[in-house]
Amino acid sequence: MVRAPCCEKMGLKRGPWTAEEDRILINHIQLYGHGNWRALPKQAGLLRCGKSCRLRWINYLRPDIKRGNFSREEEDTIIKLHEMLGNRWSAIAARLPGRTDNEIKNVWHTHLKKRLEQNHVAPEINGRSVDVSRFNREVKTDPEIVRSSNVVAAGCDQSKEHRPISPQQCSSDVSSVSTVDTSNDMSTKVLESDDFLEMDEIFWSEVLSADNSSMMSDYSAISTEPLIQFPFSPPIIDVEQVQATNSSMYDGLDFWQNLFTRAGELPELPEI
DNA sequence: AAATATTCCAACCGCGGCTCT
DNA sequence: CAGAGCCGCGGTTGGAATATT
Repeated sequence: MVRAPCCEKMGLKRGPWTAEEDRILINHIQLYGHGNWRALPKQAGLLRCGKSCRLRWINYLRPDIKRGNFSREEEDTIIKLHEMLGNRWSAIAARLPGRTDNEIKNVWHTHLKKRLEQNHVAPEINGRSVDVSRFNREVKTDPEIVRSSNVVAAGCDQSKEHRPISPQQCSSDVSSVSTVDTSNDMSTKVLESDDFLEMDEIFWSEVLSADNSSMMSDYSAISTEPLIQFPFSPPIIDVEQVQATNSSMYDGLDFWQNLFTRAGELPELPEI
């Protein structure tokens, strides 16, 4: 079989997405769903290949994506699952609601693999162990955390000037090192590590369906499978806001609740 | 302050598998 | 049943941001 190239190089755009492209994609999927990725760009009027649209939606624009840094619990879950599943990132992502396989893959390669390789002794904040690299990047730059935490970590020089932090760091929660109790936060719920070895696929499917149902009840207006369907007129998406990943509004439910409670007029879209 | 190195992550690529005809 | 087309996955990369010298 002769495989057609994923993207015809001629005329199709590559590289970073613009706010306008995001807006078009979001509006199109809100209205028509994403039944056929290959046909979607043409229908939506995007000069992108279907694959690129799918990736952008799944990894960035999807409403149920959880933004921000991974919590310590999530990282531990990834490590455990990786022991069990290997590089099956999508399978691992399925166990971590709101996280994408790409994101998990990235965090594995950038943090977790190194952590395991080094097998270093982690410093502690308020009795919780903290990854050194993340500690240096995040905690040391946050005056509030440094001030409010009982820092016992080696290498934390509080006298050092706080560095400006990146937009990503600005947008990130610091749950892996914060002193805030997140035990009641459903969005950060992960399973106890001791349970993992005994779990089979049936177990997981049951657990996940329960998790997903609770999670999706928060997004009661949104049904993601098999097509995105909205029982109301979707508002215009403020893509500038969506793209402003350094805005705390974008982190999780609050952003989308705010977004979908706004009234708006839909832009004209090409006929399908 | 400038140059260089390192980190991080969004996006791309190619393959395998599934579904449809 | 076989071929064609599409989707999803995992590996890889480019370049911006940040850290170090």
